[in-house]
Amino acid sequence: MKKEELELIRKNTVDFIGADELYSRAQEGKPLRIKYGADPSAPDLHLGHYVPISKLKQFQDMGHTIVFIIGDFTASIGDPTGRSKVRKALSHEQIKENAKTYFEQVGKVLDLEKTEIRYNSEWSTVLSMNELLKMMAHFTLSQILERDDFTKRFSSQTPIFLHEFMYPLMQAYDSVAIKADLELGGSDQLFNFLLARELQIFYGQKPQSVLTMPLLVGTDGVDKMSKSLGNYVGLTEDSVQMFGKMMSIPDDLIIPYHQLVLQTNDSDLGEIKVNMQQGQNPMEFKLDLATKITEKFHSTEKAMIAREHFITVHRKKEMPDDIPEVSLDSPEPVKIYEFITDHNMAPSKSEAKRIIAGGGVTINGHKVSDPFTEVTFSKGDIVKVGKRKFLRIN
RNA sequence: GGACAGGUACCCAAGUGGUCAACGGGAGCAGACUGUAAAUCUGUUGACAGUGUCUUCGGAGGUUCGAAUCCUUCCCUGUCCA
Repeated sequence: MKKEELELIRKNTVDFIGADELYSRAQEGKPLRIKYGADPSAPDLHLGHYVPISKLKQFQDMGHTIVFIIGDFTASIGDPTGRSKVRKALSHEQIKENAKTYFEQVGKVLDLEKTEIRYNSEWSTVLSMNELLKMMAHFTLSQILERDDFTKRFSSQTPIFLHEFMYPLMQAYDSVAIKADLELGGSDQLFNFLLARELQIFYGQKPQSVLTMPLLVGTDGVDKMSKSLGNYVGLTEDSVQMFGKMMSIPDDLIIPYHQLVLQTNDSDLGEIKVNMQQGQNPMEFKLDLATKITEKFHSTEKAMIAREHFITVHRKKEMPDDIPEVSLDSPEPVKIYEFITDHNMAPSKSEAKRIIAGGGVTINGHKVSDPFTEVTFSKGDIVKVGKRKFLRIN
């Protein structure tokens, strides 16, 4: 490893503990073992996952070994990280299935041929009670409780179950089992990673170095990107959808997304900042960002189409070209609210009525505000529900 | 084992016999506006029915003309004592 490489690695990270040790260890010439733990409960990877995975890619390109750990054992416990509530445990079939989809997505970034994939049940299930107790004897309750999410839960008087205390320990033991030289992940994992260092020392290993990445804030601009909060942009998401979601981020997220997802270089980044400060419309930069991100995960063409679509529909408020079509069943008049629910443009009839009454439905551009209006559709009619749902009668 | 507090809609949280499909906030959805699906403001947010019916306040029973609210019992959580 060269000095420049170390600097490249350090870029856009939060913590890099044991950087010097890692550097000297790399000088021995053997590929480093880089640990990355994956939670198989969420097979939909999003841009937030992409941040650490792209860092892994850097290591892989330098010739180091990525050890990808599927936490099948720990998933059956439930990781309390960042959770205010207990996680549901998963069945084995679910985990298997999830892991499969997981790697289909990771494979787009990493070279899986060169990646070592391990399941932590391999060593965790055979761990004896004896051994476990020995490990437990090295940590105190307050050490574990120190962890931010436990502290929060504890002080807000929400339940913390005993098995949850074991989670950081099990995860730390993974590092021992695979003899990790470095562990990489989101900054919320720092505590677990540091615990692993102590455990490795206990087992007579050199402690792993720790590298944490910033957490990408989700499209709501408040919380970290997560599937359960619904503020995520999926890696495999449809290009139009992806583009649209990118446009919905608050303006001050433009820079972080550039840094973390596109890894835009400093001079370009500086230029964007300056231009925005000088009053250039952030919307232009967001369009650019959305285009580049869509391009990255799809293709240039698809990104351009998505961009056009967005501009026509949202900026010019015109019809998009590709409207879903439905054939006219009968020439009989139908009640508008029933029509909307029948064609899945509203989740329930009550909801359809609310949207109509609120002025959210138009037929050929004319607002229909009485839900009980009887409409006789003819070929070419266009029904619009809300901002994004269109239907053409054929 | 004992004492006490609590479990309400997607989340937080008010409500202690009728006026409760349930205050308020968040989130969602829609409208207006705009520079974008940003921000702000307004409306709306159980289901079905052309306006009344059904389901909902941890579960199951009960009292009552009537229950989220009272009683019994069970389940769950927190705090303190042991």
